[in-house]
Amino acid sequence: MRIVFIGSGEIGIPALQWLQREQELLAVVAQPDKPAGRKMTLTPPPTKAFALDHGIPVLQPRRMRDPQAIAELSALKPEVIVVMAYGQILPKAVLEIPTLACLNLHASLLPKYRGAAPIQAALEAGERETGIAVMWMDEGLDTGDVLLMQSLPIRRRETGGSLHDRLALISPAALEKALAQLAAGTAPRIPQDNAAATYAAKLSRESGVINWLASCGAIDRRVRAMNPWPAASTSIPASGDQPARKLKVFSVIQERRHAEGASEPGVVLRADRRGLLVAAGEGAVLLREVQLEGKRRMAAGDFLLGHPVVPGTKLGGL
RNA sequence: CGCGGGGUGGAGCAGCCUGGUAGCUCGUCAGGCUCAUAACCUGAAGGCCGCGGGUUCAAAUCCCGCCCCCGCAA
Repeated sequence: MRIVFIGSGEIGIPALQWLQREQELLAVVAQPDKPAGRKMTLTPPPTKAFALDHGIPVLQPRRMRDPQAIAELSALKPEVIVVMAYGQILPKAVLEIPTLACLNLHASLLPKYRGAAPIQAALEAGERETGIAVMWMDEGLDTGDVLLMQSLPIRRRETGGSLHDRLALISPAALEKALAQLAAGTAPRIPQDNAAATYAAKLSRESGVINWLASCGAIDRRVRAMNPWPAASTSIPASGDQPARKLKVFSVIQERRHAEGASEPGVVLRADRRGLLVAAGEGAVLLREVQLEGKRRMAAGDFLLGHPVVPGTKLGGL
């Protein structure tokens, strides 16, 4: 089929790769290059880099509403437009371009977790499974009718990164199935139950700040959801000539046994080679892998060798 | 010119400002102690102090250039 892929994020790469191999891929539409990295150099989105490597035409309109962008897209006469992690709302004029369908791949089991950060939201909520939804796009934010969904169990020690990667990998299969049904004329339109819908707002640094009043389970879920980005964080209070510093937390182990109220939440109960044991609102968590600002990521035991933290220190609250 | 921190035995750090014997915590190895241990004691090995140049009687330390890692920002 004649297909245009619209997407910017890394998560779309496997699906894009599959399209490039198995379909008539006409063009890739991606967000404009943006300054990124420490040098703030202009960096192309991953999908654009892929397209350039494979000689696929790339379109990078500033705004998808731009009449010229719409005209260029129309000229390609796609049968299907596939959208995944683009980062812009598509206007009605674009949705109407393809002759067969404008499909969106979304990384959640809709109607749950519509929006920008569905993977992390599902993890933090403690869901046991999530998946990829293929839907018929409409003008709303992830509100279109569902064509099919492919679920994926969430593993015990899953992180945002690992789940992101696994969802990316099952995307081609979901897309293949959807396109086959579309070609056969058997693709269903299953309306979403709007009453059951939830939204997953875009992540920011604050999303990762650890609330020590939460239970050890909730803290563990947040830490895993935010790993590797934006990463859960707390802070080491100032001591001596050292100012307070931010500490990213990449993995913790729940310690349910610690009696409630035994210590104020956020207080370090023990610090040894096993890591930092910190009191939570309920239970405690053992910080296993951390990163001090300016330093590299390391095992908490290693961190303590060079940055001793005395028990009783209260974390958080810069 | 976006802002900032850092590169020192295997790991994590101090020392640099105010040049002059390479330090701390841990690991490793050998021995000891203990019913036993991630415990304790004794001893040992292991470092072109990121790379290149400069200043100096003398550079981890001061000056210039480069490479790499990280935080902020995206």
